[in-house]
Amino acid sequence: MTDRPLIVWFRQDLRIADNPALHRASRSGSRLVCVYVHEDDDPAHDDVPAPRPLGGAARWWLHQSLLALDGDLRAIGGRLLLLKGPAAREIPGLARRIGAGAVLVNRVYDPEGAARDRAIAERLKADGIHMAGHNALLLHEPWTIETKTGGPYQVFTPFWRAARDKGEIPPPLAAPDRLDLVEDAPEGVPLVSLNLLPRIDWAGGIAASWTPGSAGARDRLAGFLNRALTGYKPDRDRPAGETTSRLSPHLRFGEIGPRTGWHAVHHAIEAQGLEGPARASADTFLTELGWREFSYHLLHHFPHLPARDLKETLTGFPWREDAAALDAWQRGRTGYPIVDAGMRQLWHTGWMHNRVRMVVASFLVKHLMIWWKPGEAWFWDTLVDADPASNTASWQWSAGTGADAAPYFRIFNPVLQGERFDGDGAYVRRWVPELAKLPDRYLHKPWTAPASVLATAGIRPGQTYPAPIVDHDQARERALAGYARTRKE
DNA sequence: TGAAATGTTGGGGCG
DNA sequence: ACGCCCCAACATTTC
Repeated sequence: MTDRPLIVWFRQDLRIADNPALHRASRSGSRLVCVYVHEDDDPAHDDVPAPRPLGGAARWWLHQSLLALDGDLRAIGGRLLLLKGPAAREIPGLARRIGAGAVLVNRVYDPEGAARDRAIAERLKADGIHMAGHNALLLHEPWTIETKTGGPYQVFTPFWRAARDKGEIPPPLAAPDRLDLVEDAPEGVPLVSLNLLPRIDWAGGIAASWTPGSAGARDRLAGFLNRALTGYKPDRDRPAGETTSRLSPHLRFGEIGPRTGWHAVHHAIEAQGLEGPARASADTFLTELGWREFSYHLLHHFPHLPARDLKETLTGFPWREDAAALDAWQRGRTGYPIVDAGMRQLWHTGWMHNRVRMVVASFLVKHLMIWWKPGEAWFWDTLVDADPASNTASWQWSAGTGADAAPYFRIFNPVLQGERFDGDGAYVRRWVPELAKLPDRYLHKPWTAPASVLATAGIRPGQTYPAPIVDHDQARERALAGYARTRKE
């Protein structure tokens, strides 16, 4: 019970339920201010680093998510104060202005964000203000899991086994019933002034695909548990239809936490008595949460992960700079239907099915021999779930430089991947409609279709749909040759 | 959380 | 009946 007010500073935890910082503040008996600081447009400040600025699709999402959080807070007597500028200036400034006794946060784990938080904690401390950190984003914080020799894990399976051996995951915290706000808190800035929405409205397809905010996140989780959980293990690789949870952007912004998913899945296992393949499917879904944890583990212990190759196995590899090829990949005009479908789904909805992410990443890095960094940057700009840990860890995994990575010589054949996981062509027909009338047997390799079949389907190769920009067999040989040369040197 | 090349096996056609 | 070959099916190795 202190009479000095508290600041709850929201970052990657845009929710009121299972939010330890908010929970603690609401139970303190003190008045509080809930604040979000938008610092993307004023990065580093006084040598204090700032997290990587969000990409376009994520900015759109953030706008909607802040709106939703403000609504959720208002329903319990609160509101969200928005500030604009470097957090290293804004948070200490706010604390002084309201005479705060403490700042409560849920921790972030990207190196810049963590360094920023340490610097701000120091400044606050000089003013006699404590900054208290909690965990809202992860099942296990990165420093709590280590190998027998005390180091970080670099292979997923033992990492996940160790994580599961850590014991029970605490149940999610309830949302506060009621908040007592500081009465004379500053007004802050209006949401629109953050300029998060695009000037040209390209976000219609994204808006039609998603409901940002905690309520939308809970609906996604419930729908997934009801419809897709028990068949998840085999079905998750099929990109057509709702075979996955699609929770990634909600998790990325903390609209829902992994503890909630973890306990909901375990509840389903118990309540429905899942066993056999259904139980295996539930475990496979939990393993996907594990990969997210593993990514954060890697980012924390290897802070250069976003900047350079984790493993140096490909140092000296003859990467190509091919602006035309990169452009064809980004626009979904490579001539390989499963690749183009994925890239267009990404552009249109801000999201891509994970199986297809692996295929398009392999295609960029191996068929086109373009380094993973431009691919990662494109995903960062276009994905609503672009995550500082998962995005870089997954790109490095695909490229063969990451932890526990797919070896470089593991080259996806985009035709076989399409045929195996989109056999009826529902996914390709949805996102590459100019191929819709092609029979299944040619859909993933239109260049093999007889002229009469193409004509009937209304396809003019090179005009209505591009010819393949590289030949699979040749591209494969080229990549393997480059790899062999790298290894020899 | 690959694909392709290479190796092995065994059934069946056939002389 | 037997050996030979072909080749599908599966397994292993290699990239």
